[in-house]
Amino acid sequence: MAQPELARQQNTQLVLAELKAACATCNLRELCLPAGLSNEELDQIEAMVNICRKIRRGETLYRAGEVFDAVYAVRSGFFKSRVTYEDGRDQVTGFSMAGEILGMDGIGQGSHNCDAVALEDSEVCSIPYTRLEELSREIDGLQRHFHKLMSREIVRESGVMMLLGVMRAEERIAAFLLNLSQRLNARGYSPLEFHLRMTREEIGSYLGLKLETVSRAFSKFHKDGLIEVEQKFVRIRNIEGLKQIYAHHVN
Amino acid sequence: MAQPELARQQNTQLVLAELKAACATCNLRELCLPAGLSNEELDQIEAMVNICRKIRRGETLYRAGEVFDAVYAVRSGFFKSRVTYEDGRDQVTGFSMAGEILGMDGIGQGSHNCDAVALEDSEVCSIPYTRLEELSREIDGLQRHFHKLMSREIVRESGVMMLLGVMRAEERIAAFLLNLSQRLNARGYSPLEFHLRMTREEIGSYLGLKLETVSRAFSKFHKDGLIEVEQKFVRIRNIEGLKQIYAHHVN
DNA sequence: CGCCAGGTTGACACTTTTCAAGCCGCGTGG
DNA sequence: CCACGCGGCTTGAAAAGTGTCAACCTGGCG
Repeated sequence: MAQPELARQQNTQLVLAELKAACATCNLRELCLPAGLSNEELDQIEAMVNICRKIRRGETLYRAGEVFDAVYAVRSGFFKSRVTYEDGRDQVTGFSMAGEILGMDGIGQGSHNCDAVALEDSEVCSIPYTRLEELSREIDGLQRHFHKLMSREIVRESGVMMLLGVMRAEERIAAFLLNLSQRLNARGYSPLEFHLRMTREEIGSYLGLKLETVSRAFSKFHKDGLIEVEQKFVRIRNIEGLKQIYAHHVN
Repeated sequence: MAQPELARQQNTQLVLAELKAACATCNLRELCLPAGLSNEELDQIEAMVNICRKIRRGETLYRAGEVFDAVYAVRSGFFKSRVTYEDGRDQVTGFSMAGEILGMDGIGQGSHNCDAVALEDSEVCSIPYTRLEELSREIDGLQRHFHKLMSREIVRESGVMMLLGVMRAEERIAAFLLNLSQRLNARGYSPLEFHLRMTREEIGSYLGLKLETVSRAFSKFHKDGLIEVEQKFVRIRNIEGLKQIYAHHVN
């Protein structure tokens, strides 16, 4: 037992060394970090971001109940956040792509509130929370930036409440597709053609719908010439049409 | 004219003086502030919390789109937060009672994301955000406490997503009543008898239901001996029964 | 090659909404 | 002081939307 464990530790250290000093050249920097940092501040931040963990598809970054000690910046890949309910029912509460921050739900109670599951092989930067607190006191742009990220998460969730509370099935799905499209676009990918990383069931869970309803809506949108769908591949053919559905399309 | 005006000013100063230095003796202190502050730190915080605004029933504390410059601690009264959608549909995204913090949605984009409307005559402590940022750097417990409050708001909202996404009407309403009951209890009020500050329509909006559905659920609960309802007055007669409904009561 | 997860589609059931009617309590104005 | 109006609430019946169940298809992988 002792030998492999030692080997694993050494290997971990190696990985650590390789992945230092990434922030300065990271093309997601503008999403994670405030603008206008000095070189010195950037050095401090890079020293804080101390691990780049790889998470395989299907594995969890953290689970509900685990001790919270870090937030994570998604470097590559795709995650879902999932809350499980006492009686076994669960719900997907969000999807996270590169440049987004995961784990802020854990600060309040010191343990995570949800599972973060990789939907494809992914990499994350780990940011120990106590270091983040300290550094926030020294670099004032960092404090404000972190507050903004948390606040945006609050706003994002109230947008989802809107989805779930007032929209009907097709509106929810149009809104979902448009949101994905817009986020991909912001990252330099095509806003009109993309692969869904999640199953129909996961989309449904997120939107408060059953997978059959999701499937039917996709079929309907296809019939109406709004999109093409082939398995997980989606092409948006009429984005204005989608927007009309999203904006309370009354038949 | 001069006389009463002068008197009013003096009176105002008196009120301000009275309302300064309130945190130290505020019985909601443990909700707003971290534990273990020194007297000096408390003085600094009291200097930051600079106004106690009164908001009449029906008036707004802030509106969506207004410039964000402060967060608010509810000192007394009751608020709803409401997001209005482009096409006019709106949704209640939360209810806030004494000791809770409002306005953190505004940090991310520098303007408020929702309206905060008083459901009864209320008082709030106003906490200018830039001062809060500065002080967070000096008093480390304060920074962490503020992060916790924001994080809890994130967790609260994902709880609401659960309500909206996976529960059926009666479960949602049982959960709503139990949540109110628990929060009132934490503030020293009876957990079994209380007045609803909001209408059926507002409850419905919050829970993604129509007011008729809310009304029917109340009637059903009454018929089953779980609660008594008379207009806005609610008495819980069988809290375990409510919890069973909430926890996926199948039939 | 066959299995299996994931997806699609149809028929039917159930929940919730919609529409409508009427009640109650409260504040206002005659 | 009473009549009135009105917002808020309750209840019923019918309609609409979504879920449930079941059959079948497809593509990827062992």
